[in-house]
Amino acid sequence: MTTIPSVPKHEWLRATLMDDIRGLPPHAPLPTERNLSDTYNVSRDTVRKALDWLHTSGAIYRVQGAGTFVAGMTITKTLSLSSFTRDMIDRGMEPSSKLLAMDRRAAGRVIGEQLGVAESDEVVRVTRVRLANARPICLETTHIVGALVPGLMDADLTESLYAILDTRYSLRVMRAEQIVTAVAVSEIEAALLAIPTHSAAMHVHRIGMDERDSPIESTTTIYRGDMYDLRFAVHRH
Amino acid sequence: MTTIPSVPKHEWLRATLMDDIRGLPPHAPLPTERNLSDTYNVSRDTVRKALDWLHTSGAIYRVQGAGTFVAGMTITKTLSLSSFTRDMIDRGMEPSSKLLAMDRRAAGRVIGEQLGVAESDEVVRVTRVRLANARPICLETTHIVGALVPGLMDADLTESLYAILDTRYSLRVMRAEQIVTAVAVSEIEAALLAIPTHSAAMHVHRIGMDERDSPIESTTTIYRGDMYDLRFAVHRH
DNA sequence: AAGTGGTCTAGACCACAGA
DNA sequence: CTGTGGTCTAGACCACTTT
Repeated sequence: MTTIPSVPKHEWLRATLMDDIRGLPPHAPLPTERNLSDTYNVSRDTVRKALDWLHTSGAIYRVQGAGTFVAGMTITKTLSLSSFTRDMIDRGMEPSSKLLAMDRRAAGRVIGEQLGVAESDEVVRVTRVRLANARPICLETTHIVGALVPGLMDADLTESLYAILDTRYSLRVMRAEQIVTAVAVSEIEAALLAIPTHSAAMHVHRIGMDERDSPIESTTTIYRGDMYDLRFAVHRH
Repeated sequence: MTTIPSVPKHEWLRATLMDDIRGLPPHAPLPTERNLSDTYNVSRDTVRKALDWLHTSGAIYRVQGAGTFVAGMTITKTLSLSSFTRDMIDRGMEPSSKLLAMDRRAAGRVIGEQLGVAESDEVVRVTRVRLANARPICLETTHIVGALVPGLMDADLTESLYAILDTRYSLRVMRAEQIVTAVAVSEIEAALLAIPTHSAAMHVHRIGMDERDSPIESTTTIYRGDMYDLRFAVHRH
């Protein structure tokens, strides 16, 4: 049993169990909590932390007095924070991007409020078409607080913006608030996404914040209704 | 300090803290974990359970070595399992329903598979227009395993179906899988929702299961794009 | 009766932030 | 350096399901 350093035990255990679960049929019983505790030489509380996560993700269900079982899962994801790049890889597709426009400009009232800066403060605006397996999936416009990202204009925006923010500026989006609505696409949007005008699309607005709750970016994404869906498991309590 | 019986301490503490938080400005510091532990006479682990939940909900953020703070929250909800009735009340609107149709029929292949019954098994189908403040918000078609709900045909379907399932049949939906897409409404849907044909709408398909992972209901809901949105906070890990 | 998950405790050590 | 949140432990009792 090789344990990877600097990773909390419950996270490692969670990943280990997730692998096991993939090889089991639905409703198969997992070892008991006390059993897992012995097997992996961790406390039962640590086992519970790992199982709690798997439960919230919808991968397992628990019955008091009976045991823990593999969920009859078709969806095993909770909605979590991931970039377009990561999202597409998870869906088994190859992501790419086409940069449409990029400039520095005054934030304006709306964006300024969202990002917690003055109207006149500078923001970087990046507009990209994002593709999966070379087919356009969505249109994405991101505003980033200018003071946080000096020199961003020179970066290669065909790769993951989140990756650039992390490696070049040590900015990591740890939390985000999202609002999802259904909209009909405009002529311009339709042309860029190669779909008919007024087609249905999913409009996602996200404000991404760092670990101290400071806004980093505000992004508006228009997803093709016929190419994208949102899947997740929810729970009572 | 009155403690309500039969409720786990961490749930009670969570609710108590949530009330406190509502009265505080963003970024205000919360008492330390050890402090809360003393104040409420619970272990630090119990305090952490409560704070963990508030953190996942997006109501607070934590900085190691510094403290716990009120989030600059505009959205403090995680996506959770709630009925239309509950959802609308949370949004400050008055929910109501109009029953369009209700019948018993063979499940068929698709619904049968979703509900884990044979094609020929009976399901109850309920179609309703759901309103908020007397304005139509969505069109909802629910299929329920017939064997689980004898006599449901006599029930008053203008009230919450989830409530009826719970009180009359002891069926509680504890987990659900959802798939959200954007669609253009058909002529019939448009008429029922009082919007133009081909308007954009949010299509939500949900399969609700009990605590043992047995499917109870399969529901398809068409939400007006101009009257409904999905709001939630997401986190890294 | 035996075994399971659900809750709770008191204490320990660590990594990190701030004065 | 002190205090904070992050992790982990060993043990206890409860509510519940199954035999």
